[in-house]
Amino acid sequence: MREKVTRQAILQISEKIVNQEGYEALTLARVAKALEIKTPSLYNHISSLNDLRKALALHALKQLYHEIMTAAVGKSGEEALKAIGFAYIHLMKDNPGLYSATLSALDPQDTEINQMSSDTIAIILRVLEPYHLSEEKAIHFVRGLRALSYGFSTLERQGGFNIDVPLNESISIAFDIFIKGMIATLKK
Amino acid sequence: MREKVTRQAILQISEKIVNQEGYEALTLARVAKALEIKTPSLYNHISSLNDLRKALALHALKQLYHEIMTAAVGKSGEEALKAIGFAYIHLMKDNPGLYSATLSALDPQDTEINQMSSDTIAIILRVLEPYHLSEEKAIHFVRGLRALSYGFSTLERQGGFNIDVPLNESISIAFDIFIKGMIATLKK
DNA sequence: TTACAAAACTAATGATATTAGTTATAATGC
DNA sequence: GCATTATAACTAATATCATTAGTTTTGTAA
Repeated sequence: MREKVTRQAILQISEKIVNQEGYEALTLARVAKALEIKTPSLYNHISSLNDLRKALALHALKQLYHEIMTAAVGKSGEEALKAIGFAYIHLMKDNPGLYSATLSALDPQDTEINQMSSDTIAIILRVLEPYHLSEEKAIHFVRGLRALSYGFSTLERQGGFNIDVPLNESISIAFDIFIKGMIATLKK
Repeated sequence: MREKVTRQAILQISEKIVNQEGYEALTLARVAKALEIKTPSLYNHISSLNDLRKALALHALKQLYHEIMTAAVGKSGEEALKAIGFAYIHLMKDNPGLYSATLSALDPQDTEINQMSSDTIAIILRVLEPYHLSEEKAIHFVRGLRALSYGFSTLERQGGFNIDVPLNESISIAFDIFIKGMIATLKK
């Protein structure tokens, strides 16, 4: 007896497939098989494979938003910023398929995806508020944090580094230095 | 009259295709058409599409090595490190297809690719030598620089940011802060 | 219970990668 | 120059995809 097939169910099984079998394994044939239906039946719920990919990317960004929000709640300042960075990196590490999905969100015009990105960045901006940065300074700050988060996620995925020096330590050091450094440039 | 078909020629046309038409456009059919031969003839030079992808990734890493080497020559210390970061980011910006190729180099076991990565990292290590860092410190330093380079490349590709605040400015600030910060932790 | 909408299905088409087997081309040895 | 051989092209075939069209089934609402 199979589950009811809905757009949500398709997204759920897609997430499982990309995380367990890699992003390239996401085919309509694979999804249909998992749902025990024939491939064309999927078109009752999605409009194309690209549509599914975009939906999956959006799904990933929503999870990201939630994780980051959760990580930042109850914290402030440097602690909050670092926690946000770690939340991003760890989510991407634990869900490699979602990582790929967000990266291959090719269409930079998609409204929903842009909205979700903006919402997530807004969390960081709220944490930065007490510092009363100029808009320009805030932009540089946010970009640096994003670059570190993206970059360490990529690094984590590539792997192949000395296990004796844990990556988390490198992440911690890099965020500390960047955050403290950025804040220091304000006090002068 | 068509060019002589060699593995090199295939790589060259592949590079052109991914940079101009996107990484997903790299198909054997597309390459064959560009070389004015039939698809199966490609198998005289490559063993599979995956083989081609891997070769392209290696090709990209070689260019990267060369660019980084060129950027660092004649410079030292902070200046050299920053130049290396910019060289990476700009190469990836100007060759988006190569960027994708290096990212989708899935196989972390590939000897040649690992060798090339190591060689490139060795350049950074050589620049760091005069600082007489502990091995651990040096590892954290290199990882941070790599994360910033990867991260800003991703950011650059995603685009969608305020053009009034140039990304290069953000990159410059982030590298300055990280590099100076790392060096400062040694003097204490 | 009938009418309609939603969601499944089959069948077909067109890309694509890949393999097997064949022919043409180029290089090499005499 | 010619025969041999290796290289690289080709055609033909198969399997896997996404996608569309048209049909049937299923479920819901009137």
